[in-house]
Amino acid sequence: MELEQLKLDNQICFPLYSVSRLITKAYKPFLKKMGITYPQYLVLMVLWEHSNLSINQIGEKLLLNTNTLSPLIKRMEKIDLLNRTRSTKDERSVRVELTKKGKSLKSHASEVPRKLLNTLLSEEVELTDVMLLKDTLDQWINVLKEKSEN
Amino acid sequence: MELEQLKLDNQICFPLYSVSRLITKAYKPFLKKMGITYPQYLVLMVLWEHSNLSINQIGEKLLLNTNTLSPLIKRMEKIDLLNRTRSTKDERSVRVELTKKGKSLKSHASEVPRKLLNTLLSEEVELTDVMLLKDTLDQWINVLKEKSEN
DNA sequence: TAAATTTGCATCGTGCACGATATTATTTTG
DNA sequence: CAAAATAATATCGTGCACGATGCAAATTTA
Repeated sequence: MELEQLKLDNQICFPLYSVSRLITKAYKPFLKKMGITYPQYLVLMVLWEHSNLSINQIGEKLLLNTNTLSPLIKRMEKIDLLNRTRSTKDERSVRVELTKKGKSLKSHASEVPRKLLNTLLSEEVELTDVMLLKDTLDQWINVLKEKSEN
Repeated sequence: MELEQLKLDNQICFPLYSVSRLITKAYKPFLKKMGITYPQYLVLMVLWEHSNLSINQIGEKLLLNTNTLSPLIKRMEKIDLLNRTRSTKDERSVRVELTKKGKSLKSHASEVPRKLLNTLLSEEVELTDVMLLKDTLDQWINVLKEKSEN
């Protein structure tokens, strides 16, 4: 029984999974210099753009649940990247705010995306491919987000 | 200081990371019926196509190292999906072979890729997009694989 | 052939992901 | 207003990923 659809080469999910891991790995040397991991970098990016968010709001932007974010953000507090404070208005909610150290990483990080793009671009992969891929993936996110919510 | 390149919306890595997670999540209900996880499903797919491989050979196909695969494959042995035996020719090497149970899952799994594709396809996402995306990602893998090897 | 190097796998530690469940605060409902 | 439902976060358990390190077997080198 040879089932073409079960061959690794014919599946869309495997390359997505692999590329995601490989790119995260490509980020690592840059992030290591800043002492952070890739998911922590994502949280920082959200907070650089919108200071003072709740755990929930961060989760909405990163599509992550609190059972992932809670400990992640606590680890980030431990290395003095941010502060967590219970909201006085609604004591269920935790407000997250960057420390000076957290804010200061922004300028260092600004170089990272360009450096990473350079790593990726080559004869086989051009900038237009990257843009096109991003557009497609953004559409997928919208479809998949809805599906996973019910 | 507003840095466009540091906004989440302008990064290629984030949608890759999110889509990869969302698709893995979409697989979950199907795989749960078979009692396996997505990485375990990947190992099964490799072994359905090539029976009797070493840990190393599986890792080459899935782009995973032994520190990920060793425990993963041991867990799969525990639920009787495969057998591990030291090669007599080279005692460093471990040969992995499917059990009857492991083989028998193949026919059940053959439906999964089509079902998943149906989940994904919609007005916004067409089959041609999926094929195109796969081609692009396969090229990326080649580029990134080389970069990560040195 | 003895020593050095390489290879294949395993173990350890850390940090995600995420389903399930718990806890506390707020809101809704009867 | 009291009870029920909902919401925001946290905790627990399991399973990846992966860098670092260890170890034994095989190969290469001197």
